[in-house]
Amino acid sequence: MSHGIQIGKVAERTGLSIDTIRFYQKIGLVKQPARSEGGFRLFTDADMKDLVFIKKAQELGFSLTEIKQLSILNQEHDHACSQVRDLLEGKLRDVREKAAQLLRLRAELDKALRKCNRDLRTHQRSTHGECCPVLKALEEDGLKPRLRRSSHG
Amino acid sequence: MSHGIQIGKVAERTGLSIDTIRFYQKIGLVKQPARSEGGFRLFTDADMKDLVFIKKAQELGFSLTEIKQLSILNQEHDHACSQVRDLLEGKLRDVREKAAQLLRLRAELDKALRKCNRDLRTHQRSTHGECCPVLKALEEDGLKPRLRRSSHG
DNA sequence: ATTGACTCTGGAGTCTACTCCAGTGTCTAT
DNA sequence: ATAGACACTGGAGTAGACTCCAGAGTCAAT
Repeated sequence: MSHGIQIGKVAERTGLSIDTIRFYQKIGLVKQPARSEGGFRLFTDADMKDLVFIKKAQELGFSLTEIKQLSILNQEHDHACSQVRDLLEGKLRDVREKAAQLLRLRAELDKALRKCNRDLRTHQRSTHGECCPVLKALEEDGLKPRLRRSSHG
Repeated sequence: MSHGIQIGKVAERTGLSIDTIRFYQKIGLVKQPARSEGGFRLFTDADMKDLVFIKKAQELGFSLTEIKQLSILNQEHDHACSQVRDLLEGKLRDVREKAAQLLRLRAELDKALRKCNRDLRTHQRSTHGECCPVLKALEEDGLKPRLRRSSHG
């Protein structure tokens, strides 16, 4: 048959799970794809591009609601009006802002990394565990709430 | 008293809610601040900086778990070892990747925006609603799942 | 001492974005 | 016709990140 790609392959190629793809369709984030006689979803390359777009936008910190806006704006339209333009401008401002923040963060991490390398060269410690408090802190079990026995009643 | 800033002011200045700030402390994302005699939290400027850092990192798509790592790596350390450096390098790679993606997205939005402006100049419609299908699509009620009556069994 | 604005705690509830499941159906090959 | 891999549905469950609440205490001013 294969007038289209089945959901399993799509999941494999996009890095999204099958459930996630179906979820995106259920909430209307991507359009319903074609179906086989028996009801199997059949995706096109364009459908896959949309899914990849969603994934990337998400990694950049956009919510699904925002992504819906982005992807609509990103499509080709026949008409445009000032409200659409305003929306686009708003998003663009967000994106610029984010890019600037990222560059700043990058610079800081860069600095930290260089310091780290300098320290390594001079101290010549390590290669095996047990070296610095930073690592221990990182290994402390994630973010579960720490319930302390109330020390204040 | 004011040997520190109370949580309400901190919330106001950082743009986080009071509950969110308490939540971050509960899960150990930021350290417990000083307290007044009566138990009120008293924040320093440094504490506020940490909170702002968290907020920004989050807007860039990092999870709280990742942010915890970032903020530890971002602190001053006396010691460093190769594992910390590796971790830093990994994060830095993430950040670079994100920045590149953002620039690409920006370019696309830029293009869309220019098209939009061109259309506006030539068509000279709009200023008031009712103009393009894009807007209508955007107004369709967000992302609630669309449950269709099953048309298949 | 009282008031009013603010803060405390633990715990329950909410929202987003999935993730898993059971029971059933499809597709391809044999 | 049967098997095995894959897909379908609706609905329940989960993780992360808050958000809200009740009942109680704090603090500064009067």
